[in-house]
Parts: sequence; C-alpha cells; structure tokens
Amino acid sequence: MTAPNGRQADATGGDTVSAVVRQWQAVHPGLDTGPMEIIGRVNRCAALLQQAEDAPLRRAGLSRPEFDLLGALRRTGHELTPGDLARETFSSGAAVTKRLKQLTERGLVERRGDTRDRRVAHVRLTDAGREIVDGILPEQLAYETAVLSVLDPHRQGELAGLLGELLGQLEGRLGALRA
Amino acid sequence: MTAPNGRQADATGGDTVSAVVRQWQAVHPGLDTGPMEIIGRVNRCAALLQQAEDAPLRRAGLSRPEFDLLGALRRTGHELTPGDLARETFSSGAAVTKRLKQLTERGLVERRGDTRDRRVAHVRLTDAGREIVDGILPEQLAYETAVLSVLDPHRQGELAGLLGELLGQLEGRLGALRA
DNA sequence: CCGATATCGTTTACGGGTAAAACACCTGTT
DNA sequence: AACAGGTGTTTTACCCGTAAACGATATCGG
Repeated sequence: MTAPNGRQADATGGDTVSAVVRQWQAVHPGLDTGPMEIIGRVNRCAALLQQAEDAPLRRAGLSRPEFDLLGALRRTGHELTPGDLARETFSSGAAVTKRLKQLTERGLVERRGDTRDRRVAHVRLTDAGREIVDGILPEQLAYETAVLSVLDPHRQGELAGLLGELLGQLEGRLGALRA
Repeated sequence: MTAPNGRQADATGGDTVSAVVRQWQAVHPGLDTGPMEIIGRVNRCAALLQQAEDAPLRRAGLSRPEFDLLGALRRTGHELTPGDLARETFSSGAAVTKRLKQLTERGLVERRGDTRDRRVAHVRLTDAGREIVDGILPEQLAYETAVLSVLDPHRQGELAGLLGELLGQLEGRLGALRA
C-alpha cells in the first residue's frame, strides 16, 4: 500500500488501475505510465458500467446490442436500412442482419423492401417494439443516475465535458493516425 | 442530420454522443439524459481507444486479452495460478484456460503443477514471453500517449483524476447495488 | 444496350467468450 | 477410514461477432 493517509479518500489511489500502475513502476521504474491512468480507467469503467447497465435489460430479455438497435430506430423516429443501423450502432452489417432476424421473429421490428432499389430494406419499430423501448429507457436512465450518483453533480459535469472533448477529437482524427 | 456543422469546435457538441442525446430530447422532451453524456461517452471512448490500442499488438500477433494475461505475469513479477490470472484480468476461468493453452503452445508461458496441492497450476513467463511484453509495452504506451495528446496535459490530469474517483467508487460499491 | 464495377444485404467459416457441468483433488467431520 | 462438501481447473455446448465470400441489384461508361 503506497497510499499515505489513513483515509482512502485519496483522489486516485483507490482503484485497481492505480495498483496496476504501481506494479509496473516497480518493474520498469521511470516508465511513462500516464496513458494507463486514462485508458485503463476508461476501459475498466466501461466494463463495470456496462455490467450495471445490462441488469435492467435482461429483465426485458434483450441484450444491449439489441437494445441499441431498437433505440436507434426510436430516437431517429423514422425507418432505417440495415446499413444505417450498422453505422448508427457502430457494428458490422453481418451483426445487424443477425439481430434483425431475431428482433423480427420477436415482433419488435418489421421490414419492408424499397420499391425503387430492390437491394435495400427498410426497418421500422412495431408498436410492441416502441413500447418496449419507451418502457425500458426511463428505467435504464434512473438506474444509471443512481450508479453515477457516487460523483457529485459538479464532477459529473466536468467528467462529461472532458470525455466529450476527448471523444470529439478521437472521432474526428482517429482515422488520420497510422501506426 | 441534426449537427449544424459549419464548425465543430463547440466544447461538447462535436461528438456522436451529444448528437444521440439531441435525438432523444427531440423524441422524449425533458427526459434526463445526463447519464448518457457520461456512460455513452465512456463506452464510445473505450471502443475507439481499444481499437487504437490493438494496432501495436496485432503486429506481435497477440490479442489484447492475451497481452493482458502476459502483462499480469510481468508486472506482478512472480508466478500466478490460472485463478489468479482470471481475477487479475477480470475474465472467466474458462477464458484463461483457453488463452493459456495457446500461449503455452507459442512458448510464451510455462506451467508447472503445485507440489502440495495437485489441483493448482503455476504459470510463469518464458524468456520469450518476457521479451515480447517488454518489447511491446513501451511501443504501446508511446502510441497511447500520441492518441491522448489531443488533450492538453492539464486536462489529461483532470480526466485521469475524475475517472479514478469514479472507478474507485464503482469498484467499491457496485457489488452492493441490486436492481 | 451491354459489360464492368460498385453497393447492399446476407451467408459462411471460424475464433473467442461464457455458463454450467464435469473432473480432480483437498479438508473437515464423524 | 470414509464420506460430504468445497475449491481449482478444465471441458462442453452454445451464443455472438467478425471477415470474407457471395448473390442480387443498381449505375456508369462505351
């Protein structure tokens, strides 16, 4: 335990990532472990938050990728093609095909062929699909609010802002980086 | 397209998450979308950063879960059992078994049985395994540093601090939350 | 009008993860 | 000693995602 004070309220010493960083420092002293403190934590937060987020979904028998797909249809408000859905949910076309098959069987979405271009399909929510999204979403958000309440509102705002800045840059420029 | 992009330099309006939030607000006005601005961004950042992180690994023919396993052995400095590795890498025992099989075949780790308790195995890095970790890690960190340099150092520090605080709380208390 | 090329969506083969069962072994109790 | 129950690891069956190949259709140039 490197943490100096009896209180464990030390800003960044109480998580697993800082323990990992300390281990690396012991093995490779002087290594610039700065990036780990952000990337490691982002990954770990994502894992934990997803796990928490999934609880409300399982009750509805939906996986998160499925819910993402339904959510994309709900929030855009209009029909989307499978390709649109792939872009909107950041997943591959093949994955969308599979999910659509299951969601169609469950009666949550419907498909119709385009009249002009017979390659493309249009997908829309059924009434049942819209209801399930509208039922889960508030529950989901309430749960998320509870989980995040471990940070006071001011810090939540700061965190959201910094993440937004980072994300904006990453989304804009990541394609430009080549190893 | 809701994004009015003559210029996209607005603090938190330039990422996909804020676009999604605007869509939800249009459909469900007044919904508290606050949590999305953190959780959505954490998830998306994790996805993009991982994708970036994987590039240096692929050159060595390793997946990130495999590298995590090797890294756990390297940074602890001593042998670990499969169970230890599972805990250390936040994955299931079955997954560890599979990875160990492959890494052993590639000659990056070795196993030996415990002399006292013949259920347990002890895993250690081979010389080749240690070399591959020590070769990749600085490269990995340099790459991460480059990716993160879109944020100035001060903000990187703030972000790391806030994430550490959140993560510390989540790791401490998430088990206690029940849906 | 016809062939080359691009695009959309699906299918296929496969790798990797998981939960649950199975297995091997230890430990405490009687 | 024997058995019940617990623990460490592996195996099994299965689900899901992906990359790459594939059909079907559209579009463009000649």
